[in-house]
Amino acid sequence: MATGKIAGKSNDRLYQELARALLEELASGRYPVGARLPAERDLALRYDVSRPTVREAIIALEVQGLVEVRIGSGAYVRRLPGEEDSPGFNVTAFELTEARLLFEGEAAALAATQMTEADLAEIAALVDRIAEENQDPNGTEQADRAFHLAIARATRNLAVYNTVERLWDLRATSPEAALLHEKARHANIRPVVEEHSALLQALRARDPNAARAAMRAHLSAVLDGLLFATEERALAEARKATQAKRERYARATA
Amino acid sequence: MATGKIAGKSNDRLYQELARALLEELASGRYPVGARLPAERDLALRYDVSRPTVREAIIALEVQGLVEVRIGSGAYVRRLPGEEDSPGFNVTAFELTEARLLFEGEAAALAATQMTEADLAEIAALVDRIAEENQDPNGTEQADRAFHLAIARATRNLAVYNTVERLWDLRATSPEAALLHEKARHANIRPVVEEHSALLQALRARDPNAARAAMRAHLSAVLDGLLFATEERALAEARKATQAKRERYARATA
DNA sequence: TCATCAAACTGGTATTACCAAAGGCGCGGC
DNA sequence: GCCGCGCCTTTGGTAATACCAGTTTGATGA
Repeated sequence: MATGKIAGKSNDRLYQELARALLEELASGRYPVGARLPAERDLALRYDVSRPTVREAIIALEVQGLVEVRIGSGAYVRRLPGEEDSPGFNVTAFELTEARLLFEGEAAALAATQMTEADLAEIAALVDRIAEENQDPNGTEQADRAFHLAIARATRNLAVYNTVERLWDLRATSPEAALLHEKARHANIRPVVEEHSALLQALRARDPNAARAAMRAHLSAVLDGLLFATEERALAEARKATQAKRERYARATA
Repeated sequence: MATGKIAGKSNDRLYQELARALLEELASGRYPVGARLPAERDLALRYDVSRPTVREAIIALEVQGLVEVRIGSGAYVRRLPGEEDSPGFNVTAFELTEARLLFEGEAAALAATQMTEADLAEIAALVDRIAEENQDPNGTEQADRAFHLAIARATRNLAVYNTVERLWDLRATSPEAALLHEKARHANIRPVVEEHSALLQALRARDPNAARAAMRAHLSAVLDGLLFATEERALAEARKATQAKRERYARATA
C-alpha cells in the first residue's frame, strides 16, 4: 500500500499527524482541486487509525478551507495548501498598481456619492499633510497611504475599504515592490500632491466620474513612475509586458 | 440553563452548530482568555450531543487558534474570536456584493482585453457546467465561483485574481452572508446562467465596456436577489441603507 | 509539615452500530 | 432502443461505549 502507518513518534495528536499527512498528499498533487478524497473508512484502514480520528483530521482541513465535505458523497479538494497562505507571493509592483488603478478608481467613484462631510474634511486634511511631510520619505508614504485609505473608508463599504487596505499592504509582501516604489517616489513628490488635489476637487464636487478619472490618472502616473524607475534587466520583461497590456486596454476602451 | 440544546434546524452539521454556539459563548465573555472550557463529557451533556461531536467542535476551534487543548487537563481559551482571524468580520453580504460589483466589473473589462483563447475556452466551459449542475445547490455554487475566478485569472494580473478570490471567500467568513446567499440562490438558477452567457458573449467580442456592463448587470441582479431574500427585521435596516446607496450612486453617475 | 502515591478527572483513541443523504445500477415501461 | 423509476450500495453524520494515558488533586503516612 502506498501510505501505510503514520510516523507515530511525534508529540502531536493522531488527528494532527493525519491532517499533516493528508496535507502533504494534497501538496504532492495526488489530489487536484475538485478531486475526491478516499472515503473515511478507507482512510482509516490505510493509515491504520479509527474513523473518528479520520473525521477529526478531515474537519481540521475543512475548517482551513482546504476540503469541502458533501454528505453522502465524500470530501472534495477545495483549494491546495499554500495558495492562500501567502496571498500575493509573486505579485509584482506593476500588477499591484494596475489592480489599484482599477479598484481604487471605482472606490473613488463610490466615495464621491457616499461620503459625509466629515470624510471630506479628513481627506482634505490629508492632502495638506502629505505636502507638509515632503522632506521625510517615510512620513510621505504614510500620509499617502492614509489619504487613499480615507477615500476607501468614505465609500461606507467595509469590504471595499478592506480590499484597498490589503492591496496597499501587499506591497510590503514583496521586497522588490517596496524597493521599486521607494525608488520611484524619490523622483517626484510634487506631482503626487497635485494629483491628490485634483482628486479632492472631484470629490468635493461629488462627481463620481470625475473622481474615478482623477484616481485613474493618479495611479496611472504612479505606474509610469514605476516603469521609469525600472532599469534592472530582471524587470525589463515585466515592464515591457505591462506597457503592452496598458496599450491594449487603452485601445479597446477608447 | 443558559445553554440547553442547539437550534437543530440548520443545514450545518452538528459539530458546526456546536462550534458556533461555543464561539458565541467565547464572544460573550463567559470564558475569558486563559479560562478552561467545561470538560468534553460535560459539554456533551449540556448540549445534548455525543462526545465525538464535542471533540469535532473543539478541534474546529483549535484549528482556528481559538482554544488550546492540553491532554489530561482541558481546553483553554487562547484568544477571543474576531481579534485577528477574520479580516472583514463585520462585512455584510450587501457590502460584499457591492464591492464585487465594482471590482469584478473592472476585472471583466480587463480580462476582455488580456485573455487568451485558452482562458476563453475555460470560461465558456464553466458556463455550461453551471447549467449542468442546476440541481445540486452545492455544485452550482462551486461552478459559479469557478466561473468568476476564471475571469479574474484571465486578467493575467495576479493581484486582481487574488482580490477577487478573497472577496468571494469572505462570504464564508460571515455565517449570515453565506446563509443569505444560499437563500437567494434557491430562488433563481436560470437567470444566473443567462447573465453568465451574456458576459461570455461580451468577452468573446473582447469588448471591455460590454464586459464591464454585463458583469455589473449580473452582480446587480445578485444584489437584488439578496435584498429580496432579506426578510428578517435585523437586516431590514441594512437593506434600506443599501438601496439608498445604490440610488444615490446611480443618480450621480447617470 | 511535607513528600508520596493512589484515585478521580480529563483528553486520546478505538470499536460498533445505526441513520440519512447521495449515487449507481438494473428493471420495467414507453 | 431509450428513458424513467426505484432499490441497494456507498458515504458521511451521530451516538454510545470502552479503555488508555496524561494530569490533577487530595488523602495518607512518614
